[in-house]
Amino acid sequence: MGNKPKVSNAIIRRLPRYRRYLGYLQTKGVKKVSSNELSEMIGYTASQIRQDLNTFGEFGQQGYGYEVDKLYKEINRILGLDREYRTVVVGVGNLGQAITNYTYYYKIGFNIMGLFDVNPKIIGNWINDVEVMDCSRLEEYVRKEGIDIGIICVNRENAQEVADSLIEGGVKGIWNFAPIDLVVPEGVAIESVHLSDSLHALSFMIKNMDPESDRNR
Amino acid sequence: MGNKPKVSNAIIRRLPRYRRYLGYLQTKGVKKVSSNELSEMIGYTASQIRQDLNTFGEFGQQGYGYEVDKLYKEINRILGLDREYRTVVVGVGNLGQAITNYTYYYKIGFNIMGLFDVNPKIIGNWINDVEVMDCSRLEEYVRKEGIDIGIICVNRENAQEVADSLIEGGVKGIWNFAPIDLVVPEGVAIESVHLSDSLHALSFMIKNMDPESDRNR
DNA sequence: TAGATTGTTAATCGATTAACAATC
DNA sequence: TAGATTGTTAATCGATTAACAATC
Repeated sequence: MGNKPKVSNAIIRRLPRYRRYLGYLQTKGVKKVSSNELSEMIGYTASQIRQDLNTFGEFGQQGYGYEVDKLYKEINRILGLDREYRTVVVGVGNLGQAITNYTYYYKIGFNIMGLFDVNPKIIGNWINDVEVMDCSRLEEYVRKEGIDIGIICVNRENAQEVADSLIEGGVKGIWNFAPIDLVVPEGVAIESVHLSDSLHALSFMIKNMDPESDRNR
Repeated sequence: MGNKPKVSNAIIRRLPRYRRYLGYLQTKGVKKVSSNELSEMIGYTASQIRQDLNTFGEFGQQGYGYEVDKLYKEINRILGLDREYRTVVVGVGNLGQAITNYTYYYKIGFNIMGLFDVNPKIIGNWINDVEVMDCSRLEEYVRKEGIDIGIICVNRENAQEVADSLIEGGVKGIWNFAPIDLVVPEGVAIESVHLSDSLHALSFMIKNMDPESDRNR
């Protein structure tokens, strides 16, 4: 029961981008937008944009286009941003703190309930009204507090262990910043931000930049 | 002259991953690996791995496999990691500092030469032996110091302006953390890390997780 | 109504996988 | 030599684009 449409990864990656541009249009006070106008802004073909949106429903009006406010709301709903999430950050080093502040600053439903670390020097500290707790309490805390998402900012060596605790505690998803591909059971969503991979891809692109386009200088 | 093979983005994204696993094998002292063994570890098909590698050359030996050390070196070379890069970080807030420390810690050829900000309170500060300078000096500094890569950690509103200065100064690539799609001329490589997009994709995945796999509990 | 633009099907393109000959 | 595994071509699959009928 429940036929899975199974949305492709390519589409999943484009959805937040649609959201970003629609949010921008909204702040500009734009009321209506066509797939062609979106195409010009975002860079995807109008055809692809219509295909993507129609994966989830009929949000437009023939001969008119899409209402910006409505489409923005729909995409938020599709992305699951019409609710709040309870999160914890594990590993409160530079990156962990940056992510904590970042999430705090751009807060749109991802609430950091707890911070965890193994370093006794920072356990007990408070960051943005949240206390840093001992990692040994992680699983219990996640379970008791009904945490939805664990954010992993520990080093590679400890990342899988932390993930296991989070999963045991019952998180539904993990946002991973450790440079390792975590193993998670079915039913747990995993999204990794591999910063060094990203930097290495940039390095590749620099090296393989078309030298032709470089000519005028 | 110079027929462009034009490596697909899909391959570019896999290369750093190959590197990561080969590095891991190397630390384990493994000398030899086959495409099948790699497949099991990384999760790509053996066929794809061989295809990918053969885009750049013949690195293996029939009937034997690949020498780990050699392949690791080759991939480093392909990625352009056989040289050093001079970088600057613009925007020394939480994220900028985290990236600075991160890059400093995992230093493998990406040297941060200068830090820039507009906030008078932190201009003049030193982080990891690098001084925070005024953004007004950015373009001049980039040109004089021959900076290769600019790392943008400012907010969305100022990101394009910073990018323009970096490009005017002559950077070859930009690593962008601002939540905006920067416009850059041909010949300048751009790699963006859209943290909120990543988080939103995670949210989507959590929402659309196969409920079947959830059944046993 | 005529013009515009969506929703959707069909065609194309590119990326992945399978197969196997080459060869170590 | 026989067995193994690459390099590479051919087949398949999936994603993107084009086209157009539906309809506002």
